[in-house]
Amino acid sequence: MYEDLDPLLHSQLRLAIVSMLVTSEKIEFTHIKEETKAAAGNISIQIKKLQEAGYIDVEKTFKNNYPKTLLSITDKGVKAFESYVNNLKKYINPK
Amino acid sequence: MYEDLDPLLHSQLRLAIVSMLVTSEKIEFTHIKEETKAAAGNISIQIKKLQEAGYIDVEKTFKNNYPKTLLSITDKGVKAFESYVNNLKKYINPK
DNA sequence: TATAATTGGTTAATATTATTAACTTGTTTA
DNA sequence: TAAACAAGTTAATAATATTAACCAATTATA
Repeated sequence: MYEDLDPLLHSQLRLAIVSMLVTSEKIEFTHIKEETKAAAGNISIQIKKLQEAGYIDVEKTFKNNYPKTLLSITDKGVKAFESYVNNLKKYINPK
Repeated sequence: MYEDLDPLLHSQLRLAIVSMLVTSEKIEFTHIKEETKAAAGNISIQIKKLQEAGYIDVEKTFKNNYPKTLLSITDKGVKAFESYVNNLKKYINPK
């Protein structure tokens, strides 16, 4: 009944990051910072975890001479997100 | 946009406990143990946290000479759950 | 009728996670 | 050229969750 919730996604900040990524091609690190209000260090670490899990791809480039980190979600990430949402629904639509 | 998720509810086990409670009058400790497969100690601690937050009431009685712990959700707990679910939806129905 | 096993938990210790604070590398501004 | 800023990273710390050991009482068992 209460399936386990993927701990990689059951984290407010990582869930927000993945949530943003599932509906857009690529997102910049700085954009995530603005949307989530989280500290850069925290974001950096959560991105690394998502990357290590193969849920997202990280691409480093430059924009106006400044480093720029672009994120995109992988197929594996999309599937993990969908599965997480399905499991979660049993918790939040109880009975 | 991405509202903070009440950390008291954003925990798999506590969420399962509250999820069970929102649809029933009272639930036994042992029932929660069976449904969630969690260890008794873990449940005990999470119950205490929910109780300290005023989200649930805990009633200790006896059944067949054995101790029995009955849980029920408070108004505050119901409201917290509803608010949590509303906030969470923005994460899991992205765009 | 001791004693071993079970019920129904609690608490202290530990492991895991998340968050922050300090640092780095390079860039622009004064 | 020194100070401030951009865009991060990493090491240290704080917060959480989980387990392992314990306790008190009850029931089964040899």
